[in-house]
Amino acid sequence: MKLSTRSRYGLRAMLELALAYGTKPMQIRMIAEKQDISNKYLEQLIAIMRASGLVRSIRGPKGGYLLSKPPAEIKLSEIFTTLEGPMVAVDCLEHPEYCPRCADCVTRSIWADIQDAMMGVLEATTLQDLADKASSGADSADYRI
Amino acid sequence: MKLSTRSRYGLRAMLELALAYGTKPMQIRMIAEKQDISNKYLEQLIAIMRASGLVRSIRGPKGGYLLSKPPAEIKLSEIFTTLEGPMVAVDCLEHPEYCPRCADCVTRSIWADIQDAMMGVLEATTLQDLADKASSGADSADYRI
DNA sequence: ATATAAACTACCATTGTACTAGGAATTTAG
DNA sequence: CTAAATTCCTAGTACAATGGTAGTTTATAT
Repeated sequence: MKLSTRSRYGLRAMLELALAYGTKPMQIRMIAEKQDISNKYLEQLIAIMRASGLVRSIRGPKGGYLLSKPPAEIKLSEIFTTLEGPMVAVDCLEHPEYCPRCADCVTRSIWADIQDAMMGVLEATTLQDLADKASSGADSADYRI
Repeated sequence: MKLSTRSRYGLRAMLELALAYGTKPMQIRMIAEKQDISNKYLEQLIAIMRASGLVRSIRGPKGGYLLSKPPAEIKLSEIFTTLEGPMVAVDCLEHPEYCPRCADCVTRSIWADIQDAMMGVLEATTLQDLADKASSGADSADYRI
């Protein structure tokens, strides 16, 4: 099981915006360069996050993107579910009617446990937490994967 | 993010074998019928688990499949990683050399946390645990998803 | 022998991933 | 007013994974 580039690139881009928060808008090109991500591809990922309201944009020269709220108010779970889709391991977690025996299905409860475990981590961490860690260690906002 | 049918079908098949453990071999057709899974597709999934040593097979009439060890000794993590591949959220968790800044990469540590959270659940549960739960509740080894 | 069942091999349609390409719309600076 | 910078939008594309189907071969209990 692998995370797609969507969440990986997306989180890195958001962290970049978090580090620039309160200064000036940051352009796609700048983010893509710093993070070594395809310009055009990142454009699409950010569009998804703009649609969900996580970031806002300013057009024209000197434009770019900004977090739409302070990093401390953005939980990683928001970013993750925006990019990766609703984090449901199996459909019957959301739609119990799909399966006549959901109530006492033992495999279902395992998938639910897994999902809760993952979301627990993502709910407990904000962009601010990441930004703090990143700026404490050298210039470590700089990674490849 | 979704689990593939591989782990879902696979776990259900293994649970079926766990419930039959100690009696007689169970045929693919029987499992597929009980669980409403495509016969031929399940054949492939079980082949993977046979290759990994989780089940053994007996050919010919009255043949079928058996768990190769008692259900209490089979952790869900074994089944999961067999079917879903090594559960690494991102490559640099396994290959730190991919990224020059792994040591202080803050996003990497998040993926590591998520992975640990998931594996925690899967490591803590055995097929026996599931079988116990399943046989306590009516005939609830019977689900669709 | 024969029927049963696994084992193996090959194919296929659909979807998702990770991009690339090109241009249109908007805004700022000069 | 114009030119440049930037976002916004739509489309296409190569590749791999997913979720199967189909047919043949091999082993074995009776």
